[in-house]
Amino acid sequence: MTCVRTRMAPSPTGEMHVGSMATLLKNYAFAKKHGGQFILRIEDTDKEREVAGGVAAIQEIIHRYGLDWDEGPDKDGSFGPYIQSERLAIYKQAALDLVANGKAYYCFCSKERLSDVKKQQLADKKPPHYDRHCRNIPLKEAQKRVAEGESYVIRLKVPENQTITFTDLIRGQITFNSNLIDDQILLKSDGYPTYHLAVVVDDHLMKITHVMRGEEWISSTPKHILLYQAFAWDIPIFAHIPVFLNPDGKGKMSKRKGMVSAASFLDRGYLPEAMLNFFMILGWAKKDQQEVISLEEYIREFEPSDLSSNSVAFDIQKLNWLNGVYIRKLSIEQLKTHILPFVSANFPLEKLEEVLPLIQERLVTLADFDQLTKFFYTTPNYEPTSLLQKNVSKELVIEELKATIDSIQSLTIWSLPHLEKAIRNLQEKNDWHKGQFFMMLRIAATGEKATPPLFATMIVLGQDLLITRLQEALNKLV
RNA sequence: GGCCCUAUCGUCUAGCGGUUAGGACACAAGGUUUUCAUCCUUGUAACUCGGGUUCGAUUCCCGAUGGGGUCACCA
Repeated sequence: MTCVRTRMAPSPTGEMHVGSMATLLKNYAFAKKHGGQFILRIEDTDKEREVAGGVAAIQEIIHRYGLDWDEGPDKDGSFGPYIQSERLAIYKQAALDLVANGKAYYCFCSKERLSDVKKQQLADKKPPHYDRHCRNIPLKEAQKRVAEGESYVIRLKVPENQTITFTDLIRGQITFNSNLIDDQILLKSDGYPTYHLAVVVDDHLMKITHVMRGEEWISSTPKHILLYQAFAWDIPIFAHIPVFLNPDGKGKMSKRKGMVSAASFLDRGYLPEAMLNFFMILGWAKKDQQEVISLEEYIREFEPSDLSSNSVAFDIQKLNWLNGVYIRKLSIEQLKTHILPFVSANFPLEKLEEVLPLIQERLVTLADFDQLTKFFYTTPNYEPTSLLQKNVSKELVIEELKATIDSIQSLTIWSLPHLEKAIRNLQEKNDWHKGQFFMMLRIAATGEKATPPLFATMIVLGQDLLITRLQEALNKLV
C-alpha cells in the first residue's frame, strides 16, 4: 500500500464536539498504524459562522487530549497551506476548470428566487431541488454576464440517470441515483468554495488516501464522487463512522441535551486518556475483548473495517467507570498535577498529598475532589441527633466522646498506628458497639456519614483540629 | 415525506450455519470492611417480526417494523 495519509478537517465555528474528537482519534491511529501522516486541515470557508480564536482552540483541544498532527497550520509538509481560506485561488481555478469542461455552470439565480422555488416544491409535496434554471445558459452568454459584474455562483452539472456507487470500508457498497442529487453549489457568490468543492480539491491535492469521517456525510459522498470523476482524479477510500447518540439512545448527541464539547468533558474532570479509551470502545472491540486499552495497543489493533456500522449511545455510566479506572491507575504525583485545577481555593494545599491517597479510589471524576474533601477545612454542620446512631443513649455517647478526647489528648506521638491502637483499645475495653462508636466518631470528626477510613482521616485532620471537632460534638449534646 | 445507513441483554459488544449465545458497564445479592469506595463471588437480563434458502438459522436472501443520518450560497 502506498503511504497512508488521513486527515481531520474541523471548522472553527465553535467548540469541537466529542464526536469529532473520536473521529480524529481513528484517523490519527490509522495513520500511525501504517507509519503514515495525519493531517490537520482547517475548513474555514464559512466566514459568517466562524468564531474568533477558533483555529487556536482546535489545536489546543487536540493537544489537551494528548494527540497531535504531522502536518497542519503550524507544521508544513509541503502540501500547504492547511487553512482553506488561504487556498481560495486554488478552488476558484478548479471550479473554472470544471465550467470550461462543461462539468459545471454559472448560476445567476437570486436567493429570493431559490427560496420561492423551494417553497413551491414543498407546497407540492415534492423534494426541494434546484430547478436547474441556469443549467442551459450558453457559456458565452454566462461569461458575458459575469464580466459585466453580475453576481453568480458555480454549480455542479449533475449527470442524469446515472448510478453512483462507492465502497465504504465499514458498510460495503453504497449506491445512489444521480437524479436525486441537487446541482450542488461549488463556488459561492462571495468567491469562497463550499465544503463539497474544497474537501475534494484538498483531499486530492494533499494526497489523502483514506477519508474517515462521520456517518452524516454519507449522503454527500455521491456529490464528491461526481467531482472526483469530473476532475478525473483517483477516489480515496471512504469509511463513514457511526455518530454518537444521546446517552438515552434517542437522537444524535446534541448541544440541546447537555454538554457535548470535547473541552467540556476535560473541564468536568474526565481524564483525556479515559475519554480516548471510551472513544475506542464505542462501536469497536479489541480482539481479546479487553476494554481498558492504551493508545499504543489501539494503534496496533485498530482496523476501520471492524468498526460497528450502527450508531452508538454515549453511555456516561461506562465513561464514569473508565474514568475511575484511569484515576486509580495514576501515581499520587500524577493525580496531584491532574487534580490541581479542581482543588478549591479554601483547601489547605499542604495537606493535598496526604489527602489524595484517601480519596483516589473514591473519585469518579476529578471534580469530585471538592465534595469528598470539604470537611477538611469546613466546620461540620450536622444535627446533634445524628450522633445518636443505633438508638444509643445520649449519656453513653457523651461518655464515649469524653473518653476519646482524653485518649487523643494523651497521645504524644501523632501517627496512624498510635491513634488506631488507642481508639481500638478504648472500644474493646468498654465493649462499645463497633459500628455505633466509629460512626459516631466519624460524624463528630467530619459531619459526614461516608468518608475515607476513619483513623487516616483523623490523622490528616490533625490532633488539635480533631479535638476541637470532638469537643464541639460534645457541646452539641450537653 | 424522499433517499441512504442500520438491527444480539437497559447500554457497548463477541459471534462470522450446528454454542448451555460469551464479555464489559449498569442493576441485584453476598463476601472483605468501623462508613463510603475499591476489590472478590454469584445472579437477573438479548438474537425485532414475517417469509424464504438449508437437514439445520442469531448467522445467508427478501419484506415489514423500529432506530439513525441527510435533504442550505453550513460544515
